[in-house]
Amino acid sequence: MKSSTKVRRRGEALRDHVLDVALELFSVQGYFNTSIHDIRRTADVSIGAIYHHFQNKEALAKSLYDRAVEQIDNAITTASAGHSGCFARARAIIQILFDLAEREPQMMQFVLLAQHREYLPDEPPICSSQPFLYMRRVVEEGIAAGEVRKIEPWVAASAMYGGALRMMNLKLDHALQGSLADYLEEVADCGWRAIHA
Amino acid sequence: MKSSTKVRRRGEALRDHVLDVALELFSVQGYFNTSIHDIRRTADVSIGAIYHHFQNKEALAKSLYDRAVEQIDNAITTASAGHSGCFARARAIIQILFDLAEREPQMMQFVLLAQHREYLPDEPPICSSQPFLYMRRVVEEGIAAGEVRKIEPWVAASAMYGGALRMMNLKLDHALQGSLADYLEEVADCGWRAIHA
DNA sequence: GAAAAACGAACGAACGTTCGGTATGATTTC
DNA sequence: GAAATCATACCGAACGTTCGTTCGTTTTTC
Repeated sequence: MKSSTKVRRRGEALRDHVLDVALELFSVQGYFNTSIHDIRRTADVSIGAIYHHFQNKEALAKSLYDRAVEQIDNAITTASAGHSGCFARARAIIQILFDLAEREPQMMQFVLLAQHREYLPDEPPICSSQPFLYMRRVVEEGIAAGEVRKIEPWVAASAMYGGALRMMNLKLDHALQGSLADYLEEVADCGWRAIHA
Repeated sequence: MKSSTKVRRRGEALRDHVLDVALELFSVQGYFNTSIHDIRRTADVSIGAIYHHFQNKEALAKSLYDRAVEQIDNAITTASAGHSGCFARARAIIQILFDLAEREPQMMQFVLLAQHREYLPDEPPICSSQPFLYMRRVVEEGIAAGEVRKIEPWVAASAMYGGALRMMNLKLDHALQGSLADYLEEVADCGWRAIHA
């Protein structure tokens, strides 16, 4: 009987626990299909504790979103820092994204697949968030360095990463069997063939 | 005073009008942010009329979804029918998709960006619907014909169309200025470079 | 013993849906 | 061809439920 051991969480630990539970529920059944009372029950905390840490439901989702975007951003910049050249850096980014999609599918589903505008009306679209800006900059620097053909930067970035993002969508939608890691080389290669000089 | 002319819709015309209004509202503010009462008010019909034509809110969304997927499917098969060879057919598909994204942004937003699983729980993911199956088959036939390199079909399809789908996302999220049509050649070319033999 | 954190019953608003009724137009009856 | 009949389409007040949130109280911490 594992549930008999009562974990008494307080302060920051309770707050983090609520965020974890919320991510779990949001990613499985969606924001609007998840009530505060659902979160309260699953997290085994009180309504009051939730509202002590978050102003309202939307603010809770915003905290979750910020935490996830920051995690992706850190992973991407760290991964690409150890490489030079457009291809090596882009490949490292795709690798870390594939890795995150398998290790933290709920977080990636929440960030990549959810339509945040429906419940975070003031949030800009995900494609203009830090991680995506950084990814595009890698390609733009490749163009400037002459490694990448002179094409419209938006087109180049979409071509370089579009296949990889699509594969992640397929994986997160369970349309794709097997591990994303198995496809990494082919996917990165395809992206590079599309844009290299 | 345009609203003084009362349009009296009945039967099929009323049903279609409700679907049009629902698409408008769903695509702008989302399924869960749109109430039946919102649709009633905007469409200027009665609650009873809506429930006469649709079993419930979910069935309404399902009708809308089916109508949209069928429209895309027709467009794609028609467009590619006039061409032979993997590249020409894939390019024609991308062209018609870009065209639809500009002519019917609400419909494309509803189909491509919305998370249907949240309100159509029994619906398979969009990536396994007819249009996407057809798109992948075009690439698979390209592999069989030796036009396309021998790579994993999922990877090949993602590489061929991933950039285009990404550009459509950017456009529908208003991150991209200008017309999609302007990018057609570069996008199709990038996709083809990624996979051609 | 004061401040911060957690608690949970209770509230009002909004939602999807129901259902008894009315309007409409085609079909049948005389 | 007028009246009666009938099925279908439409109407909208009302209902029960669920939701996000509030707030007075209790517990914990230092």
